Amino acid sequence: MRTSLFPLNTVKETPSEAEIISHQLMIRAGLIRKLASGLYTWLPLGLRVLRKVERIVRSEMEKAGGLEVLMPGLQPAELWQETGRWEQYGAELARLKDRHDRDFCLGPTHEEIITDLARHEIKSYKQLPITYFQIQTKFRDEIRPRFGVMRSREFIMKDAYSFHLTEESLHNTYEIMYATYTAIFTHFGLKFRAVIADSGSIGGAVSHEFHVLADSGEDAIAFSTQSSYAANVEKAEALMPKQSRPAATQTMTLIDTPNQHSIDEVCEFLSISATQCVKTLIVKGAEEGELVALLLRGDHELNEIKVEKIASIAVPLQFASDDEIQRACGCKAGSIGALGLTISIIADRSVSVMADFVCGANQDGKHYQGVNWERDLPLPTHIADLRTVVEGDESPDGEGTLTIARGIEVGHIFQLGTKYSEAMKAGVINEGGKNQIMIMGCYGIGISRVVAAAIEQNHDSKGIIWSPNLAPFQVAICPMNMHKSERLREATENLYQELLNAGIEVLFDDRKVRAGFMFSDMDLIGIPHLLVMGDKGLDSGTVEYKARTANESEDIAMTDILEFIKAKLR
RNA sequence: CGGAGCGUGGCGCAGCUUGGUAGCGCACUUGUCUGGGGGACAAGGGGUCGUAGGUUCAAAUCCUAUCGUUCCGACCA
Repeated sequence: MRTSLFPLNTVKETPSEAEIISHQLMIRAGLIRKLASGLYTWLPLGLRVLRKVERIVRSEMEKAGGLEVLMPGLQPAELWQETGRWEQYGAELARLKDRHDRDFCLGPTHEEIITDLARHEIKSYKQLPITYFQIQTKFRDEIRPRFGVMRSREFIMKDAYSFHLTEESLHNTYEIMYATYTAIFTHFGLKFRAVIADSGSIGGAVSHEFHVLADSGEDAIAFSTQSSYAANVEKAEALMPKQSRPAATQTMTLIDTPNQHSIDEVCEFLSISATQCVKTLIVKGAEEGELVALLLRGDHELNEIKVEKIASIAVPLQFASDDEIQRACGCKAGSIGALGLTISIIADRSVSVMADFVCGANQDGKHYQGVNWERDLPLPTHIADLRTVVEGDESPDGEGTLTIARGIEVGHIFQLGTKYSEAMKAGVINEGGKNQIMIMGCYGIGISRVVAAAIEQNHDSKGIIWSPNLAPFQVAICPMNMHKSERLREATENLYQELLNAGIEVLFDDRKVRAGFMFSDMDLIGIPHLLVMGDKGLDSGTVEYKARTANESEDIAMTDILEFIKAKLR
């Protein structure tokens, strides 16, 4: 392709609306343009990348035995009413009426549609298992679309659905999909992690999320340094510390801590570390009017998801008001402590092994120092995992310690069970001649989000750095002042044709622009390999080669250039 | 849904407080020079100032409404 026929639409200025790097670069590099909030047009360059993502996904899904279908984006309300999601889904489901006043929605996902298809098309257990997939536009009326195509209202997704007679069959396909996803993300050339999405409530639905690792990712992921364990930070279990509680060495003393409320302030004031403090949070209990005290180590963070799973705590989690704290503890929020509380107490596991700690005294402006369990107050009977894991915690599977990285969720695989097939009566005739409800799995990949995530993970100050399999073009040819040298034009045209004939995706910059302008454009749009042609090179029979990620270029003999590039692309 | 900000050539913005000739940078067109990391100079084209009302001799500027958009929060996972 020639730039004279393929406008690059790059821009120098960073658009003010783009908050994250990938969004900025996608606009600057001319991949997308915004039409309205959460709606984007893919320009030719961006579409090439999008298609590459699709191609890899499609090819691997087919290898895994998936059958491609294409379902409508516009969906009748009746199917959604059958599963109850017409009511449940909320405003995110874009609803509309047709000219006959019938209800429809723009599909945010296709469980209902595929289940309807399956109940009509699959009659016998002999046709199972079967996996359908499609690559198609989804619509979710996000309250607040942001970050460009990262969270847009309209986006492209690969969604797949499998149907089974038995749980074993579902597990088998789930394993195949896990392997397929691993292959897909490996082909993308991205650093990724499969993350346990539901922390193994036994017998419950198994689910994995696939995250592309990037510092700017929205989700924090905890993964083991030694095993394949990986989980969303909020869901990773914080184990009971292995080391037992040290013996008490200090006597308990009441000390004045005027106007020291937060853990940071108290630590600063007393010159101690936050790990020596116990913070006490008062939340509402499940019973009306009841309060519960939660004890955490000063440097740890309360994990709302975990706390809400405790039966005696109100859902959703609510903190006590200042008045309620005053009544229950006799002090303001900054001075609460475990000593002498009459309300029930739940201690985090790590709190239970603390000794000589500092906590509030339930008197304004006072704390206790040198507090010890069982000597100064009884160890709470209710000890639970209340906190979010931190870097260095033991891995929940017992192997290694946890490292924390940030990730962007780009895929999920999920064992659905019979939620939809039951509601929609999607059954087959089994071996015994009886009707049996099918078991389902579903598997999604955010195609458009992958493009943004790839940029988020791989870029530098000059622009995008595409991995080889996602790059819109493999090679860029930039001739220097071609308009002034007929022999250079000839040589460049010849090289261009040679590369094209070899099946290489090459972008020939035949614009009459200055060298720096070309280089900046090619760096911005992230072409992996750059060939620079000039009269000087012609004299010495060489072409300059520079990788996108390299700082220096090298001269390659003109006669070797095709083989050289082919080797680079292998 | 609550709060806040912003709508001025294609893009990014100034002008608005204190009403009186529509401005800048980038991009675009033409020419000359330049020619290896987003060049210089010159000339040029392009704007009913989001929309609708109102106040005024006069509104981009003040007032009201409305639409769009962005950010924060809530909601949703």
